[in-house]
Amino acid sequence: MREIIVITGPTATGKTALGALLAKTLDGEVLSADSMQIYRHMDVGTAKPTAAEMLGVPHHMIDIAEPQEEYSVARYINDAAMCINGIKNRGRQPILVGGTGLYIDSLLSGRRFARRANEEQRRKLETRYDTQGGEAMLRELEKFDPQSALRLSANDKKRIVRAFEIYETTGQTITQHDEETKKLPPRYTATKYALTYADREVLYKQIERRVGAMIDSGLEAEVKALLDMGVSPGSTAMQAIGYKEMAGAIAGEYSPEEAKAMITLRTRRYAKRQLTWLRRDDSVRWITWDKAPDIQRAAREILLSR
RNA sequence: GCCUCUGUAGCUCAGUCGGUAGAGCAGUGGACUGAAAAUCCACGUGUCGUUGGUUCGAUUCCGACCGGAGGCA
Repeated sequence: MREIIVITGPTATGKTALGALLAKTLDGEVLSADSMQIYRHMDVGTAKPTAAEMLGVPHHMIDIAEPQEEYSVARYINDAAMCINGIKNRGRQPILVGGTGLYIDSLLSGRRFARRANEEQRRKLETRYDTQGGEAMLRELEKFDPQSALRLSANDKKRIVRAFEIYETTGQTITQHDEETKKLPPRYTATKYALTYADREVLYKQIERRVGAMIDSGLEAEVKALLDMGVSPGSTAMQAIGYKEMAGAIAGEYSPEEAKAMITLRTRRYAKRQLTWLRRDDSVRWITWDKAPDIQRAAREILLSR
């Protein structure tokens, strides 16, 4: 069995270019691990690789859902697993490239996700949270799943609702569910490489530059088009950084300059969260840039280390 | 040149009737099991512009100086 090469790291570190180059040299195919590049019609804001950037190698898991759809981790691991099968059957090297840590880890680990409740059931739980408040729901949660109740903050609506949802639909607590899935054997063996800059300031400079470039390449028009297509501001796709802020500017809630500042700020924080996610993973091999990404050098290093 | 205001955390500012100070934003660390580019948690020492003076004690009062804003000429 061929092991998977993973290229990850925070935004604006050169993952796309490195992934494509490696795939080209190793006769491989790229499998994207990006929760927003999944959606069609969202190109400039997600920094989706262009045809030129793909270097002629096949890229999967990009443009596979409409922005009106609600994509999710669970769907990702199913879809991605099928892709990997295909790549392996063709005798080629799978290269997983992207910054969505949850997607990568879930895919590799073999983790399964408890079924989701139907729309109505979930809405009921959300309403309950809004009316009763988090504290009351935590006290309720404590009765059947004290561990989760202890772990969660009363403000964490999403996770509290999900804890109830799992219990109501499966009869199992989320704690039990997590314990069980932790025991599952990994689905694939992989080597993870994470790209980053030695200096946080340099990362932030790159982010600033990238946001500017996105706006210059027509981010506003792209967001307008999505809105015209009927993509609701509340949809998952519209939660993407760059999109929600631009939508607010288009709605006249603030100026385009303010939107740009918000996008930069939120991207910085996102990159920080990505680093936090990766740091706790002892298995990642870090590739560090001093000033700008050196894709050739990184590719050489990776190839030599195999 | 004179007068008034002003100089406190990276930024905007509050405050101390004299006992060495605190908010917002920014930033940092962490969590993360079907929205994850999402969601949530935690973290505030800084020559209180510089320098003299008064005082047991000054960031706080007084003087000078330096920087900023405005006004009068």
